[in-house]
Amino acid sequence: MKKSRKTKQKELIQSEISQLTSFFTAEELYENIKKKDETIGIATVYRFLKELRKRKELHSYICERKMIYSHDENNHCHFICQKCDKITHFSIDKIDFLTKKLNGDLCHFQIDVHGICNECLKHQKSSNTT
Amino acid sequence: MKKSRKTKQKELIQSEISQLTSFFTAEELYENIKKKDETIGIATVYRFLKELRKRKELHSYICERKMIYSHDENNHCHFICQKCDKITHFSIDKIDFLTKKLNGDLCHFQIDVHGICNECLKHQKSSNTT
DNA sequence: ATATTATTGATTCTCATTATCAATAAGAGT
DNA sequence: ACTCTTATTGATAATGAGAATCAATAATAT
Repeated sequence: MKKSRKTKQKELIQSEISQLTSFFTAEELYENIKKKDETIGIATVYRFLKELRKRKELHSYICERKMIYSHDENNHCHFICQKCDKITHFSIDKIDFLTKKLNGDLCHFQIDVHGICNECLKHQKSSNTT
Repeated sequence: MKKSRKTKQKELIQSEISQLTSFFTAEELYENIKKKDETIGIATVYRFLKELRKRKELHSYICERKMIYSHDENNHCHFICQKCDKITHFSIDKIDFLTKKLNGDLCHFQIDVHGICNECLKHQKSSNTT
């Protein structure tokens, strides 16, 4: 059991994470961190992110092949637009429809809805008037 | 617009796909195909799979970083065991809880439930009696 | 101040999938 | 049946997100 050491890199990453309020990817976090310290390696970020996950201080899940980190363990719902690839987060409250379907104990779940977002629907309509 | 040509590779892949009734990954399909033709390249399989997707003759979605192929465009629900990584498919019928949440037009959705499957729960219990 | 060892940053590796490319083969025209 | 054109193949390199490796560096206990 090796004891953890305080380093300026870890402190920087920690402070940048606490600044991020909702969801973020490792890449996004890294971009923010590099503005403060150009020399920090991405491996250090991934490493610390993994440590936080192990310590349950940060939660994560996979969406569209990318790991997404969040402060809370809530369930995650996404609307992924097939036109513009924009991902919008939303949450649902009732999960009774789910629990009775399962042959196991639920820990958390994730719903990914694919479709066309209102933004793209608008553009579609306006381009149809030609 | 280049015209498609019939090849024995495509015919083999097509016939193996039609043999698979539910969900499958490219790797699983490739394993089946190699039993019939040892020389076929995996690139050919991926290529044809992509073509079928483009022609909407096969549907696909991403689960746990892997592309999963299916014959129908139905919505896909998975129970992913955090212990044994086994994925079980199930389906839900009512989606009213979803539609009213969306700011866009729904095409299809996917629900991934993470938890401990009954199999692993059983083992957990039996190992607790020591 | 020094020894120990956790941590770093650069780099390599992994895994699933896609892109590249020279060699092959399908199908059209003769 | 025999060319000719070009779609297709299989091998291999490239990709992207993340993990593993490893020598150099820096925290901490002594």
